[in-house]
Amino acid sequence: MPSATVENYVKEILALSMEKGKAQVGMGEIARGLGVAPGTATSMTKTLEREKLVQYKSHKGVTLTAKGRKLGMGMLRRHRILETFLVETLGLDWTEIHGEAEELEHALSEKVLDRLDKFLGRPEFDPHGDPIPTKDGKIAQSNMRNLLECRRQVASKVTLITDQGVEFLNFARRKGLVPGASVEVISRDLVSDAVELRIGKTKPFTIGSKAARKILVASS
Amino acid sequence: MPSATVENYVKEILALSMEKGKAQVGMGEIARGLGVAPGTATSMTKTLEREKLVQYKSHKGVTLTAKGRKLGMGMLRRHRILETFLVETLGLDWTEIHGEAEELEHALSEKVLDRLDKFLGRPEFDPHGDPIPTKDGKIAQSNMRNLLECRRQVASKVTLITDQGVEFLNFARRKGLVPGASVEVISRDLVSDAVELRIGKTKPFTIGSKAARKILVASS
DNA sequence: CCAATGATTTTGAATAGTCAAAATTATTTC
DNA sequence: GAAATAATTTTGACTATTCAAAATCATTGG
Repeated sequence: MPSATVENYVKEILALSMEKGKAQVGMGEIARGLGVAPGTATSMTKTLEREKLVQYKSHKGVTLTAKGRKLGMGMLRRHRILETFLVETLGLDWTEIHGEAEELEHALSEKVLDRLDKFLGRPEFDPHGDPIPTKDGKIAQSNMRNLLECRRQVASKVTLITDQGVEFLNFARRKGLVPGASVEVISRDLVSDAVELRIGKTKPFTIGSKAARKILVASS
Repeated sequence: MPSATVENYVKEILALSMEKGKAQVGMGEIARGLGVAPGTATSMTKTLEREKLVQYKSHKGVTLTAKGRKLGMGMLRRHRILETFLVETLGLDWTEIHGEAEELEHALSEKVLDRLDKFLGRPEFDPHGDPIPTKDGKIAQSNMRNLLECRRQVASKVTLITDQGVEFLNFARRKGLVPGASVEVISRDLVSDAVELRIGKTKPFTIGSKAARKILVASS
């Protein structure tokens, strides 16, 4: 069994490589991402290599092996299923679930994970709208971004509303945020928690980040 | 935050002291219970003392402080709520849940624990029939034992059937295992998984350990 | 092409938890 | 009450993970 630390390193490397679209990840990024000193990342990386989870090129960076990618995807799956459970079943707010899932994901057996998945009805997306990897480590490579992550000043097409509640769906329809609609993010301000939008050529309006996160748009 | 290791030691000390009915617990018992060398128990005990979780008398043993007892009860609560969840909600078998709960209990925040408790309808007993401590660390000091734990060759009164399913309750009624009945465990054989019983002065019969565990009797 | 800057690696040390085996202390038994 | 036995404590060592700071390597602007 890999230790929780090993799992976290692999998860971070996977996340960074997906984020960048490049397989190779540098020590600095890992260290920053995990909140650890650079030297620690280097030495831990060597441990990962010994366990054949990554391939390491000194002064270049690390790349996950097939085994590493599998472990990483497994962690992502655990994490997202847990987040879904925390929100859907226990009614926690999506702002507070990340840290909780972070702890629990290392303590969850394969069996309990599968039962949880079944109990939740084999969800495809977590509460943030991120796709949940399948058991064999494949991720539905949806090129969707939510309105907090997508490019600004460029029109995109609404593709998915992740909050299926009546209330939110009604709100979205009133605003014209329906699948197929053309939407452009004009500006985002994290302090005031506001996202300014325009549907097609209509008058701009503002919604909160909580709502913006639930609207996914296509982004090539 | 106490480490998972600290939590396990405190839990073990609490379990042993309750089991024996004596507050003070020896190093050997702890070491055996936790599957660790005796010297390890001694040194860890000193760590617990530094954190004011136990009071340690060299060559005598340890006693939990109020703080230690509170932590221990908290762990017992976590453990039993988790077991209840694993059985009631995810449908795992009670034979496989102990180890699972053992892992998860260290990763569960106070908040998630409370939500889980609420979701389960604030249960008072776990699937084994053990009482779940309240949030302030009080345990319903029921002097109940199940038929696997109670003294043999002595008549006791049936007080609780922990499996509330129709099927099991019908089975129990047919056998005369109803609250108030006088029952005596004649013999127990773990290999054949059999428990031989007699109700009052009637003819003895045999039931399996799974069933025996669901029947609680008063035991002073 | 070479000095400055930034990233990475090495080194030496710390902490938590563990073990085996030797030393010590308690408890029984006669 | 002394010898035998059992339990406990001490000692020295090991692993995993971490840090700070020094040393080294890589890149890039002039």
